[in-house]
Amino acid sequence: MQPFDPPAADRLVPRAKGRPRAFDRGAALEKALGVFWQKGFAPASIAELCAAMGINPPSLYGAFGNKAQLFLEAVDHYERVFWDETWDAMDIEPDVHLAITAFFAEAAAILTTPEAPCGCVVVLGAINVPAEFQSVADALKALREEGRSLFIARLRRGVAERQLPADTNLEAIANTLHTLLQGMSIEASDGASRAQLDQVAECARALMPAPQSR
Amino acid sequence: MQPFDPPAADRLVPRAKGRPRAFDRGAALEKALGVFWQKGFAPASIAELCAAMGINPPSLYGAFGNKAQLFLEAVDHYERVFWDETWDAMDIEPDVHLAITAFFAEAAAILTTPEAPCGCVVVLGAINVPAEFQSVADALKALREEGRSLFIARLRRGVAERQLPADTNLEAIANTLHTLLQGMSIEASDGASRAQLDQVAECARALMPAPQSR
DNA sequence: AAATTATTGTATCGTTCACTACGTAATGTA
DNA sequence: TACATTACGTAGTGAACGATACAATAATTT
Repeated sequence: MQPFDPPAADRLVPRAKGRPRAFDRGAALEKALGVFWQKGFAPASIAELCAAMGINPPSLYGAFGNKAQLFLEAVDHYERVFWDETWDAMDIEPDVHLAITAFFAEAAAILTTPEAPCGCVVVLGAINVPAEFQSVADALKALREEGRSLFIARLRRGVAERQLPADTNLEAIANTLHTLLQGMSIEASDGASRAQLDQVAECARALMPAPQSR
Repeated sequence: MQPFDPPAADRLVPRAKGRPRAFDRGAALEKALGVFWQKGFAPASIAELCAAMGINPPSLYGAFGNKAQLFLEAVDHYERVFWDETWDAMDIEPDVHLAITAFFAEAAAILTTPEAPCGCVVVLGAINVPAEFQSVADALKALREEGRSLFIARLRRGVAERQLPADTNLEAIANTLHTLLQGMSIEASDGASRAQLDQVAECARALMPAPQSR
């Protein structure tokens, strides 16, 4: 996990005009993430968010805009802290089989982290949102699409580097890996244990074609 | 799909006391299912349900109890109409590999049905429900658990009938198939095409161990 | 015919929702 | 010191939510 990195405006500008903010914006954002993570976007009320963040509604709206923007900023923070390193590692690992294996092992750990063992907020956070917040659902759908693209790119490289057969159906396998990853979030929110998701991660390896014979 | 089978009280009792119901209870239930299916439990408001069902709130509550009971009855109807046959076929097919293959092919079709190509209402319908409706989430979680059990039972039979290696890790593979199935619902609600889910279904076969050599 | 029972449509009920108006407090700037 | 600017806490806003009270209506039962 990466340390929290507040927006530049929070530390670079020595002093702002007007009354200074009385709460830690980054800490409040993390508290909000905790609420969104465990309850999802719609059931997380402004009142509950404010209670967790230790502030009142006007402070929330002043610092984060509105509920949708707060949610998206919390999700962005979540991705950077919990997933960026894992996705990067998949690209750094030279062997595609090891890369995918390691990714799913780490995913099982993230999805069942003691902090919030309830799946991925990108996958589950904006399911069943009211129509007025459709933009939130669209934004998270776009984030999920990025995950699929990363799988495709990594498998394509595996083929290019002769670690996968030339006739590998890239999209099909990438889609399946992506589908499995999203299913793991539902399992986690249903209370699946770390060991249970580890089993699934182990099985994910079977989706990869055997290394190309020389 | 099976034809709609109304509760016995609707057809066996020739006449009930009091003013007779002025609408078709089964047809109204199917309309409600359509709304719940596309929007999920929480975003489907009583007002919208009533509009789709062609009735007023008092009729809804008189016939179905409350929103939670209406939803659970609609889900039960959904399962019977869309999934019972598919699960049964998995048990009827003698070969476990063919059984799993056929199941996932049919699942891809159901999840992208033109009627509501938005995934499985058992998987997605009760995600992110407010705490006051926790019982609804619990009920659907139990239904999902049944799916996992059916996979386990089918694979266990496959081992007993010597179609799978004796050392097959039943639970791990069944969990993974179940996880993949649930991920397919998210893909479908994200707009995945039938062809895309067919690819995933095809890849699911790779999760099964090769038939035991004699 | 009178009584009983259940369903109907209208018009709400109280609660919770996301969000904000407003006056006050705390800073930098002139 | 006066002013501009921003954040604060209190106390609400209108709207939407799930669920109902009520009187009228239509059926069976006595």
